[in-house]
Amino acid sequence: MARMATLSEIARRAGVSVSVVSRVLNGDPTLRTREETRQRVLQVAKELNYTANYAGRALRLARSKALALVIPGVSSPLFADLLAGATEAAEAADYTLLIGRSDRITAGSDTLRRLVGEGRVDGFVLQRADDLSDQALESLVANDARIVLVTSRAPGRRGSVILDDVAGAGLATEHLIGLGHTRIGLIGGIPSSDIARRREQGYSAALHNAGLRKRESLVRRFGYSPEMAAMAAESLVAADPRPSAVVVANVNGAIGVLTALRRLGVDVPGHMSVVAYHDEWVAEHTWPPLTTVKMPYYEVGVQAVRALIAQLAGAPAQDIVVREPGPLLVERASSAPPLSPA
Amino acid sequence: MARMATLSEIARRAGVSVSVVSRVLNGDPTLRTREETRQRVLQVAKELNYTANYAGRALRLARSKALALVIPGVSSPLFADLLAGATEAAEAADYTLLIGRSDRITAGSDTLRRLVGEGRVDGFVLQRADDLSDQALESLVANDARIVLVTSRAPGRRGSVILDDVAGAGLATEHLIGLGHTRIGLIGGIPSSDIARRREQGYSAALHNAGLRKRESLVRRFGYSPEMAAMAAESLVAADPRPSAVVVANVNGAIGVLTALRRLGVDVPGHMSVVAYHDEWVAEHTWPPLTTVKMPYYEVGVQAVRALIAQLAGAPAQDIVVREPGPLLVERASSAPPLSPA
DNA sequence: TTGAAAGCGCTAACAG
DNA sequence: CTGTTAGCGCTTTCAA
Repeated sequence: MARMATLSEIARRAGVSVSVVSRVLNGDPTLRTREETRQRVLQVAKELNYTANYAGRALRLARSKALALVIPGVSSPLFADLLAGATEAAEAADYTLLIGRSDRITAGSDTLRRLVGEGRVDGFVLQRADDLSDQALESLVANDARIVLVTSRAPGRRGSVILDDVAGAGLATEHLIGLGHTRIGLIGGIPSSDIARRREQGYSAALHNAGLRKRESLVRRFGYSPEMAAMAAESLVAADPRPSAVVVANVNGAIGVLTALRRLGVDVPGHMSVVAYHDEWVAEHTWPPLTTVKMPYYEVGVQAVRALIAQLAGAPAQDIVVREPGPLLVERASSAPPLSPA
Repeated sequence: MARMATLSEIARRAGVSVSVVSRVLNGDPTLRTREETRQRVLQVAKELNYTANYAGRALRLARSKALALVIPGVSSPLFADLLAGATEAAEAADYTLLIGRSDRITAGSDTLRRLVGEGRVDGFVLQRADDLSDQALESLVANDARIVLVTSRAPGRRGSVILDDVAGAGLATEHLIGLGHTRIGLIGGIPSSDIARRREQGYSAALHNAGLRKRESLVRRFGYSPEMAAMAAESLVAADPRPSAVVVANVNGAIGVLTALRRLGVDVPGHMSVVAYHDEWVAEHTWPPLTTVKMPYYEVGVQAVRALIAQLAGAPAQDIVVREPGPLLVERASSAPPLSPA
């Protein structure tokens, strides 16, 4: 692939000026040109395999037409849907989507500033790592309007697109209630996270609606990693009374829970039912296969990109909750009625 | 974050010309400047929080100082290491690394050409999807020097960085041989893939070295997805004689194999031992936990980026095999001596 | 030791 | 209907 053709090259070959070429190629509606000229330009452009040089355009327009999606642990299967949605929406709007990792983004780092400072991207969609505090986030993004947060709410006036965590965690809990469980535990995220708080809220509400009491002794808030969730599970097994079922606020955590319960000889679902928040392909292959609640991550990706583009165009920041499609219960073998009805 | 400062702004405030600023900021060694001036420029730049506008520089230099890493299924945990290595190496060389997906890249698509055609990236590291043929690849990248393939060899003269698949698959096989197995099956990739061929070669060589016969009846070549590998496992269980152990040429496939064997009531490792090529965190949480061979993916990422940068600088394309660190056997519970010694 | 100026490829305002 | 031109921010040659 040799050097790419430039506008002036096309202009020369087509016997017109660069401005005509530019306007034809960009479909400028105010341009009144002879159809014949237009065709000739198009023809030459195709022959030369023309692609607009991005730097020239970016420099001129002072925007790059690129967006960054920055997430912790890019490689989690959980993000596949989010990514797909964002890619789709970006392409539809003729933006290029870059992917970055937020796990190494800490308060001190200026990776984000630099990305937009250098003009590489016009704005970004950010999913913060669970342990990134509001303060740290604030100092990172300052008053930049060119950002929308996903899954987590932002402090201050700034765009965000989140899942309906209350409904999702509620559905998981209701499923267990429907099976006849009354002592239902929660293995949740760390308390400082707004995500964790909403999921717990959904859990609490479901219990309440069913006339069940929420017991603080059945709630653990260690975090979403398999290791932390495993610890939480061990601790719940030792609780008195011991729960007959547990909702784990994250799939990866639930996988750790399964491992811990097996090690302790607690039969799933016989002695303990497990339902996880979020669905991913491994859930199908754990033992036993995990019952999960699938959340509309794809849609979050789509909406986030759209919201960001809208913000770039001057629209005010919005806080969006994705409710369509709703949470979906994926029943597998890790949940069943309690052995001895409570 | 307001508009970023420009060179001329700094020049004005520091009372010098833009060219001095540019050269000071870029540490031009040929520049002989009064230390005082230098300091003043640096000072002002810091105050204004200067970041070089990337489009201006790219336009001038005709290179973007950005590289793309294009892989199928960005969200596979398998790629986490590769990604980390590539990121590291790119940062070290002062390049920005963009991440793209290759799953939607087919022969017809011109995503790659466009990426470099537009000047967004100077070159890319590509991991092709397993089913992308040499021909399709060829038509995609033509004779472009701005590309390095990873894990797979390239047709023609083009850079590549691959794992030592022969050694890795060999180690997995030797482990089983060491446990006393003699009827060892292989669940491999599709035959058209060079990766699959090398892994099979490692398997064959290990058998041979141990004085064991390779039986075609114990080899399946359906592909690496959990579903395909599960089918292969079912077929192997029906084989006569049935293998007492199996090497699965990919972790994700191995997870599918475990599921299939459980469904068939074949005890692992009692009736069948399973060893997987590649290690990833879920391997720790399957049932039983998977014995795996961990390959130096991180190093592949590092080397690929370095090779690409070298190629961009005019070095001839190289074909590299990463042998350091070597394949590492991670013993978990899915492998054990055969119940009845063969 | 420093400055002036050209030009990378593009768009858009303005002039024919 | 089409062409000329300025200028986005940067690097670099050449001149002072």
